[in-house]
Amino acid sequence: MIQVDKYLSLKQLLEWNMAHQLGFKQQSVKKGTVFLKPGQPCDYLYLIIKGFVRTYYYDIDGNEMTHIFAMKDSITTSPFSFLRKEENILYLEALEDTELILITYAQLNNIIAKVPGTGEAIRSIFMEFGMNMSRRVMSIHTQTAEQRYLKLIKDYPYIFQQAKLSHIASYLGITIQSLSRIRKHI
Amino acid sequence: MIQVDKYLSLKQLLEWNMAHQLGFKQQSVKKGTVFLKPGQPCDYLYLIIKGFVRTYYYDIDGNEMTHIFAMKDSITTSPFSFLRKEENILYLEALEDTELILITYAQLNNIIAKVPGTGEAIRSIFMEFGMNMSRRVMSIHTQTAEQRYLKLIKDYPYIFQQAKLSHIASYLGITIQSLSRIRKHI
DNA sequence: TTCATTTTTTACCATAGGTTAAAAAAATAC
DNA sequence: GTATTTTTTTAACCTATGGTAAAAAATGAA
Repeated sequence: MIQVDKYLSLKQLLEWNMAHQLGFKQQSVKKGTVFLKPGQPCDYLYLIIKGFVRTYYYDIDGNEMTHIFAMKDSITTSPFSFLRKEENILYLEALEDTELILITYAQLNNIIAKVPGTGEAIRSIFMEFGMNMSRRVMSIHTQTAEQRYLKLIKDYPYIFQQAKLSHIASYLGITIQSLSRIRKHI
Repeated sequence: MIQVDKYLSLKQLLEWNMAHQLGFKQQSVKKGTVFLKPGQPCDYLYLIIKGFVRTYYYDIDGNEMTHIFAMKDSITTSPFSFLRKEENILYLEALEDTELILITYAQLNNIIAKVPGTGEAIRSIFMEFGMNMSRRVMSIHTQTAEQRYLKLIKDYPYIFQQAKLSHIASYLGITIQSLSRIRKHI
């Protein structure tokens, strides 16, 4: 979960959007809607001003795997597609009614060029993403599924209000049956 | 493995260092030397101009866990410490005689301010880190240890010339016994 | 070379988590 | 409210990987 507000005031960002005519688009997405699919290039960095978004993909055996959860005041995107123009493999799905601000790569560079200090903030946001993923690799390698489950509840109880257990299981890298077993055991 | 040359010419970087008096330090590290330890803050982004570096840490049970390998023309650092000034928990160890260029956070910002275009290159390098880690989470969740082992040999045969099997096992998130079993099976 | 140390392999049993299948519970539609 | 569909739980069995211990192989020192 990459909290944008830590590095960049959302309010500020919207003001710059007006002042510098950066032209960010906005999008409302109903609960349950998949607003990005594999095949479609991901042209935007999505800023979630309201709602909750799940990123998932299908593995080689056809299992749906949850990769990332992102909530209000966070950003989300399909990094491989948005940043590297690689073929998009991710689904982005709103798990509740969601309001998004859409920022293109050009607009991102534009704001960095025009507004001093934003370059470092954007860099910070991307670094945060890397560090989150890095921590996740560490936790998979050093903790049991049960420990990771307990930490997820503790750190992000909100996820449990919105996501299905099948989403959480695949996020943790286990089956729903295993998750059910863990929950029973607690 | 974050190939710097993809985004930023190493030669260029050293020329700018001279031209703009950025004052990058250099360091030679003998094979087997740990040049950063937990407790010591990580003040540098390390640019590996020659050699091979392993990043590791100890888990709660005292197991040594390899987190990252980095080779010639790559960067490495302790991200939590270098970028966020959090307590450093990582060891950086040279697995062969290694030559490093040391870049402080201030120097990084300095070069971004002075040399047009470097801001985006640095951003790209950090993004690459996040995407590598993101791919790693996916591969852990969708592939068996054997598949990940085979992919590692295929993509980075060089690692197998320098690292011990215990390093590779903990990088893959398995025990040396399991790795041995997998190797026997192939 | 020989001895000592480190690394890797092997073997045996234990266990977390996967697989398949079915039942129970919850959510949604009619 | 009842019926239908989706989600979650339960259960029995299976498999990959972990833990412990010891042997074998490789490396390094004298």
